[in-house]
Amino acid sequence: MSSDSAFRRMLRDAALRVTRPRVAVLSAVHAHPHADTEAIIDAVRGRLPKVSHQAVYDSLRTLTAAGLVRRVQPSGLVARYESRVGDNHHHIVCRSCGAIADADCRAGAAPCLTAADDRGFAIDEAEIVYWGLCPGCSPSP
Amino acid sequence: MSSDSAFRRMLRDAALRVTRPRVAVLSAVHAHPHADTEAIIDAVRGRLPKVSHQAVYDSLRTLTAAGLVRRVQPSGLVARYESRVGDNHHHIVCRSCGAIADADCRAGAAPCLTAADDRGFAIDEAEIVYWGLCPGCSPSP
DNA sequence: CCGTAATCTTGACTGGTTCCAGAAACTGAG
DNA sequence: CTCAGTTTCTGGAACCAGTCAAGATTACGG
Repeated sequence: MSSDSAFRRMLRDAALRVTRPRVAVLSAVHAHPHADTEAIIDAVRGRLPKVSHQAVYDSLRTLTAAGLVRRVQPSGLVARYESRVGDNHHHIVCRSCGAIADADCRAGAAPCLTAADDRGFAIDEAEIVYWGLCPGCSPSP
Repeated sequence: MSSDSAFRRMLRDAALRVTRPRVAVLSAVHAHPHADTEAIIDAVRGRLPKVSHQAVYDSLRTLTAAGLVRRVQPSGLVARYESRVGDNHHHIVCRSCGAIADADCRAGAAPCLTAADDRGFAIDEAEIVYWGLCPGCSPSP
C-alpha cells in the first residue's frame, strides 16, 4: 500500500526533485506492474490530465536511472516498467499476447551472474527471459 | 567454410525456395555474426547491388522462422542475427558500445528451461543476456 | 517449356521514442 | 518572502527500424 507520501519520500531519498508528474508516474508503475509506456501515460492522466507524454518519458527515464523502477523490454515488444527492483527476479513472456509474469530466480540470490566464459567482459547483470505461452493462450487440453 | 552450394542445400532442406537474395542473406549472416539488419543489407549488396531492404527483411524473417538463423535483440538495441542455432548458447552484451559475444551455457545442455514457478505458462525457451562492459569499453585498470 | 504461386521491387507509411526551444515550476540563498 | 538560477514540463516536429501494399518478376513441379 504505497501512498503518495511514500513515493515523495522515495524521490527525495534518491535526490530527485519531487514533481507532480514524477509522483504520478511512480504511483502508476506501482499500481500497474509491467505496464507499457502508453498505459502509464493513460494512468497518469487519470490524475493529471494535462501531462505531456514527454514528461512521462522523461520521468520514466529518470526513475529508471535512479533505480526506483526497472525497465523491461523483451525482443520485439515495447518497453514496460515495473516497481520490483533489486531482487534479481526474472520474467516469463507469452509469445502470443505479450503478457509478462514475474519469476523468482531458481538458483537463489544472484545465481546467474557468472557465464561459463566471460570473454573478457565485466559482467554486472544477468537477465533471464522465459518464453512460452500464458495460460490464456495455451491450446486448451 | 560454408559455400553457396551449402547454403542452397540448407534452404532446400528447409523446404524454402532458393533465391539469390536468400542465399546472399544466409551467407552474410554466416560471415558476420551478430550483425544488425543494416550491416546485413550492406553485405548482401556487395554481391547483389540491387536487392531491396525489403527483400532482406523478408529473407531474415523467413530464415528465422525456418530456424536457419537466430534473431537476437537485447533491450533497447536493434535486432541482430547469427548463424549458431540449436545449441542453447547465450550472449554477453556491452552496455557501452553494444558489442555482443557468445557465451556457452554454464549449466550444460538445456539448463535454464525451468523457472522456480512457471505461473502456469508453457515455457519453451529460456533466454539469458549477460550485461556488462566489453574489454574495449572497460575503464583501464 | 508452362503455369501457378511465392518472392522481389518500389515507395509510402507506421508507431514508439527522442530531440528541440521556449515556458513554467522548483530550490536555496539572502 | 523574494529573486535568481537551475531543472523540468509543454507542444510540436523529427527520427528510425520495421511494416504494408500493389504490381512486376522468379522459382519450381509437371
